[in-house]
Amino acid sequence: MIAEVLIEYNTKNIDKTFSYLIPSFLEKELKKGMKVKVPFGKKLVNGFVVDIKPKPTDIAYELKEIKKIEDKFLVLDDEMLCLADYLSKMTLCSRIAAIQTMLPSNLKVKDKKYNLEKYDTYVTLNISKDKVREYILNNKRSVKQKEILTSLLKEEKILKKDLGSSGKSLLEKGLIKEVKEQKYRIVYTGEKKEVHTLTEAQSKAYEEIKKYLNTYETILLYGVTGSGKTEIYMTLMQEVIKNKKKALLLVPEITLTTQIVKRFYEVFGREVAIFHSSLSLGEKQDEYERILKGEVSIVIGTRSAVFTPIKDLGIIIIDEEHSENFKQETMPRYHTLDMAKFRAQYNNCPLLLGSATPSLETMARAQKGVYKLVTLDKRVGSSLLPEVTLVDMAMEMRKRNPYISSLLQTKIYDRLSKNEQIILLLNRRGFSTIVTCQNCGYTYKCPNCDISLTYHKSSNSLRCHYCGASIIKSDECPACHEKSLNFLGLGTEKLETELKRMFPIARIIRMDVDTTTLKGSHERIINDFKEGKYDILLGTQMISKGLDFPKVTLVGVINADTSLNIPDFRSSERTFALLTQAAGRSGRSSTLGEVIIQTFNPDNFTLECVRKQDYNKFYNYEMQIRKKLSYPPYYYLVSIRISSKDYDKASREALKVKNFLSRNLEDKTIILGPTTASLFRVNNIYRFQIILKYQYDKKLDNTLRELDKRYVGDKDVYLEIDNNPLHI
DNA sequence: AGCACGCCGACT
DNA sequence: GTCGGCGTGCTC
Repeated sequence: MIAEVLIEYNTKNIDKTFSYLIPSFLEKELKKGMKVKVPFGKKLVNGFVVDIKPKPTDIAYELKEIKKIEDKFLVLDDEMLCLADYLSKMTLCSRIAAIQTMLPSNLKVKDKKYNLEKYDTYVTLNISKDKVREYILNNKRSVKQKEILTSLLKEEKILKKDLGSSGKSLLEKGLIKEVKEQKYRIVYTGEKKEVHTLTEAQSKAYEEIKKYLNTYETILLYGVTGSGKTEIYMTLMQEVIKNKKKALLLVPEITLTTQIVKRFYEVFGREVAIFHSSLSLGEKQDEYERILKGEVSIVIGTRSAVFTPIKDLGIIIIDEEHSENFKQETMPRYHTLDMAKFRAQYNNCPLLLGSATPSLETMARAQKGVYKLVTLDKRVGSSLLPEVTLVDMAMEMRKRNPYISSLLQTKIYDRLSKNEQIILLLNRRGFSTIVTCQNCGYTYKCPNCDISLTYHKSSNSLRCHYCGASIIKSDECPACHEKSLNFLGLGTEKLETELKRMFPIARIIRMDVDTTTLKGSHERIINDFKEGKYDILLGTQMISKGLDFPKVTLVGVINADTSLNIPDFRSSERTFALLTQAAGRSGRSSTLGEVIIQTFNPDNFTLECVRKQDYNKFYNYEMQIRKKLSYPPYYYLVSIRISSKDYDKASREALKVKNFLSRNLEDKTIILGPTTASLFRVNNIYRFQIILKYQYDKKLDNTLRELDKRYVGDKDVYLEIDNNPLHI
């Protein structure tokens, strides 16, 4: 038999297997999916065995032998190997790169040789219990030693470090011996609690989903904020575990979900493993190993957890399905949803997507019947959806209230006096520079594409990243003719100072990138706020997600326009989701919550939908726009980026790529560009972009693969393909 | 990725 | 005449 091995070098021109002989001393041990060391050229390299098969008779060259097995416990099962193939196909990365992204960093194929397993040393008796009793009776001195032996008669093992010097002499005498036991870093020892009894609405939803256990089906659980989706997840998991199967829960960002993780620990205890990128190497190793050994029934984690080798899946759940964190934005640009679908299909189990603001793609599929739709339209208990008010900031500007409108001011005073809490959301500006009129709120939009134009300083012009249209920026606003065109932007820091000035008695805490760099600072801020150490929580996007603060009765959105104006066809969708989620933080207990949204565009349709808390209305409207402009979910997108240090070269190659595509794709596929990419020059590398819009194109896969191959090994021009990009 | 082989320019 | 530039191609 021979082994087919993928070599650790991640280059596409070596993206194939190499055959190796299996030496007799490894014949029994070697399994498909193991990491091995093999001679390759002049060097010894690592690789993964992806197949073991009989030796073909017609090999023209001498085969070399596998040197050794690198990790005895690490075996990628069939599902994982298939998933790797699927990942490489979807994202056009090499197969070894796919395997690499699936593994936690310490198990990756590189030659890092540190041992991350942690051990505790215990001591146990080395002689029979009778002999120990005899020894204790006969020995008059060494009280401490006798104590140790007595407790060992009862306890079986004791931590060595608790013993001191008496332990040492007992060891020397051979009465006790050392035993090493692996120790896991993350061990939950808190008390156990039950799942809350489901409300009528929840159990109805639960029963509906339960029908699909043991089938491959994608189900959208569309439940308003505060409708208690987590409890449904837990009940489903209990059912799955009862059937001897396992569950995978994927969440957008675990640091913000500590409350949820805690709930799962309370209910499922050590059955739970958590997995996300900010675990330390050792913690990751431990959790991965527990999963691999089948010691856990539930894995909770961020997108990378979709690759954890949990076996016998009975359900996969993606919570906050609309979150863009589920798409990886670095080189294998995979979407967690695709990977989860693959695994659900492989395990013949349901994939449950939960959200209060599903992505249009997901809702469209649910509407079409491709996904099953389960709805929860009431909040748990007596709490109602909050009341939302829009405030016209153009009016406030005239009243010289540039940051906090008089209405919001009044409401804040009111809450402070009642000792209730307030969350203020400051939408950070997008990465692009948008020009807005400070007087009337006008923003330049592209006449062709209906998205905001981006300012380019070098040419003093405003450009559209989609079609390339360009307008010279004037000094005065085209709408109100005031000379008050300005770049948008108000920082959290500035706002904090302002708030302190306005409400000197209020205790304010700020949560943004600057205040959360330290590990655990997220959690600290959230806990402090929850415990009532502060009155006002001021922050960016990160405060909007899944947090549960019962005492918050007012949410203020300082400037809703920033995210609305980002030049991207999804900006309305994002804004709707963000504001709805933020609004959902208000009034989670019995007191009715309120939400104040400040905007320069009070007539904006998206904001109007947020005000009414009407997802369906937003969905229907936005779908029309998507249809008219041929965007997802009506069309799929592919973004192709061509970049080079040499402007002319990049531009020339981009054109070549376009021509190649139009020759090799079906006519009905729309090819846009090349245009300059939204971040046109980064580190002096010029980037051009081509967008494909297609519904179905059977030539697409091959053409893209062919195109990708053409630029393999080109040192001057880089080509990057993003299937279903988030931003274009 | 790494390394060897190979074919043309400037040097003791 | 030789040393060395990095273009090309192969690695089981």
